[in-house]
Amino acid sequence: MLKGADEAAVEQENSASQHGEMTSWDINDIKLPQDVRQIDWFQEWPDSYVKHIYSSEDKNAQRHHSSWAMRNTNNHNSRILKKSCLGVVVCGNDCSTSDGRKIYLRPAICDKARQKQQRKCCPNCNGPLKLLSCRGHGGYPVTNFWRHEGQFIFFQSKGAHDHPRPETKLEAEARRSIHKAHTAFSASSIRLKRIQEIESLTGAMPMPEALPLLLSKPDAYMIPANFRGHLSKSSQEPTLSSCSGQLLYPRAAGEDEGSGEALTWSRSPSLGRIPSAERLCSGPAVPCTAPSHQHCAHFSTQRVLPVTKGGHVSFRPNTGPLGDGSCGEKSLLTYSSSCLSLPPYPAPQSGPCSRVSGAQPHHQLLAPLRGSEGDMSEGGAQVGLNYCHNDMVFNLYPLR
DNA sequence: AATTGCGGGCGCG
DNA sequence: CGCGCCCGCAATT
Repeated sequence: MLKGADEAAVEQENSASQHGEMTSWDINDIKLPQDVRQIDWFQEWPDSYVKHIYSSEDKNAQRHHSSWAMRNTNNHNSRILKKSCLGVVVCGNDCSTSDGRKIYLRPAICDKARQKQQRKCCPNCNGPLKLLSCRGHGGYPVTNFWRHEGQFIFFQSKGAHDHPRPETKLEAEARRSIHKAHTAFSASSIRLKRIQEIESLTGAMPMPEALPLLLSKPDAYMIPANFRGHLSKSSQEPTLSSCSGQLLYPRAAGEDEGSGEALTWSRSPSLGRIPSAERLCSGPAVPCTAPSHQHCAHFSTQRVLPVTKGGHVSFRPNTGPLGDGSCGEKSLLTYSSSCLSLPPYPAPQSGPCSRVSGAQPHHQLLAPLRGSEGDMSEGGAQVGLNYCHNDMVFNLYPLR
């Protein structure tokens, strides 16, 4: 990443966790700070040498998620989980999609799957794929460290990614399922004719895989973060942002919410493109790049914890839909589904984002998409989520 | 079929 | 000793 931006990024990120008190801890310290007053909102794209303190209730933190493709690394230390970056898979021909975007696929985490992946072809031009390794940490991959300590999860990142962002996990999954759907479709006897018909009607027809995915422009990871942040925090990256909001405190919601938060995001090092599935759920594909979307963005990078006398953090599991550690997923899903089941609105501002933000102070209150796969039994929500999924699968072409 | 975490083991500086 | 990395295993998803 760029130097200047980098430094700003570091500064800003640090301020997220530091804010006066703890700047000084290192993941390897024997004792980590106990008097944490501010915990951070989950960061999907941690970059540079940043540290974050998450709530131990934060699902994404619990799962050690990242939108970077991080694989487990054995550091022979069971107390500190270490992961290293796999980089990004690009097109060997350096092709661009019709709208000028580059191919930035998410490297498979599993070695075997990754090897298989590299034998596949570019979804856009059918050329060879190439794995762009991460060398952002002294020539070696960026490393992330996770450590659970009491009611917090400490995160530390070492190195600055020297490559574009890959698809998020959800994007990759969405692409896979779309691909699957497509191949299934292709398998039917009618299909060839159909496709040809469609092609002749629409002119050039992109590979189905090319749709969701790679909407990254060459400079994609330079787009203002608030934009991305907003979107991913809202509808699309439920997996990553999902339950983070459960510990939301009124104060954080009220104060950190507004312009200040937006500012925080805009200065955030998180730069990137917009998760595709998000687009799929929130409206017509392209609009995500619409500037107006930025207004939807207001995410807090951190949460201010009510600290009781003695510096003890009262971790009252928030009331409301987010309640207990179980994440109040059902309720969340209600929001999620209301978001996801919305018909694609042409007007971004009135789309799922604002609707959701209207219902809840933070987009992170949204439930994980995965909820639709598993722990979901509420009919309504299920329907909503399925709707979304179907929407994704079947409305893709129209979107183009 | 992939992801995730764990841990043994090896080589390097 | 720290680090990067390979490998296989097991539990989940």
